[in-house]
Amino acid sequence: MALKTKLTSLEALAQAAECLKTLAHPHRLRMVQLMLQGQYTVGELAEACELPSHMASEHLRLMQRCGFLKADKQGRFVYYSVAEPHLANIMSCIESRFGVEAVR
Amino acid sequence: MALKTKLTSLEALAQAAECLKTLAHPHRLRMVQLMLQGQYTVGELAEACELPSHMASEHLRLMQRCGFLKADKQGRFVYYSVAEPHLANIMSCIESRFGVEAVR
DNA sequence: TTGACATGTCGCCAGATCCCGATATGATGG
DNA sequence: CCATCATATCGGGATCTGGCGACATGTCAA
Repeated sequence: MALKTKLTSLEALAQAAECLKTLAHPHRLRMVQLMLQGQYTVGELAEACELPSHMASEHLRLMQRCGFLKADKQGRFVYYSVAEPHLANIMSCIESRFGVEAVR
Repeated sequence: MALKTKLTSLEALAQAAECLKTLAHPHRLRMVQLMLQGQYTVGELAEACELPSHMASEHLRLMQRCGFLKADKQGRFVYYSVAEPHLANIMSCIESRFGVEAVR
């Protein structure tokens, strides 16, 4: 296969792998799926994932660290939402392969 | 945010997370990037990633297990190529965010 | 058959990740 | 000020992963 192959550097791919690893968690995927529709507080996201809120907070911190999310503090609530537009594209791949089931 | 939210079940998201985790590795990403342009042998992919070939073989086995790849054995060579069409879409997200640098 | 080569498998170990209880910070209402 | 609530951080223990040497399998050519 001797096409001229345009490759991404291994260093850049290592960064990309970090981001994918961050996304690769069922609770974090659900949080992203929700936040693609608007902003949510830590507590709301925790409830949707059936998690204690301090664990939701940690997941959100990880996703914020690689640039996926932005946080908006209002009083004692913090509203998180999606900052990385590519996430919508990736989530739609996942939904088309694994399905969108419940409507509630 | 009280939209009617269509969610993917946590079980399905757990499967999706498994797949993403499998993809989330710099050498595996490079292999996918190559295989999106055609089929390659284990040794060719190993060389492109600067890996011993038995380790490339293991990466390929993991990716085959979650349905990303198909293998075509010809004599003592095994040609791997991409079987999951969504990978092209995900790689193009990664390339648009992290760049496509070298042309060689 | 014998040797060289391509690929695949096994087991080990250091390091990373996940889950969670405990605790901290910071804002609000009384 | 004080209690409460929302969020964030810390530390540890169980579990998983990555990398790798050693070995196994399978194919070809002579």
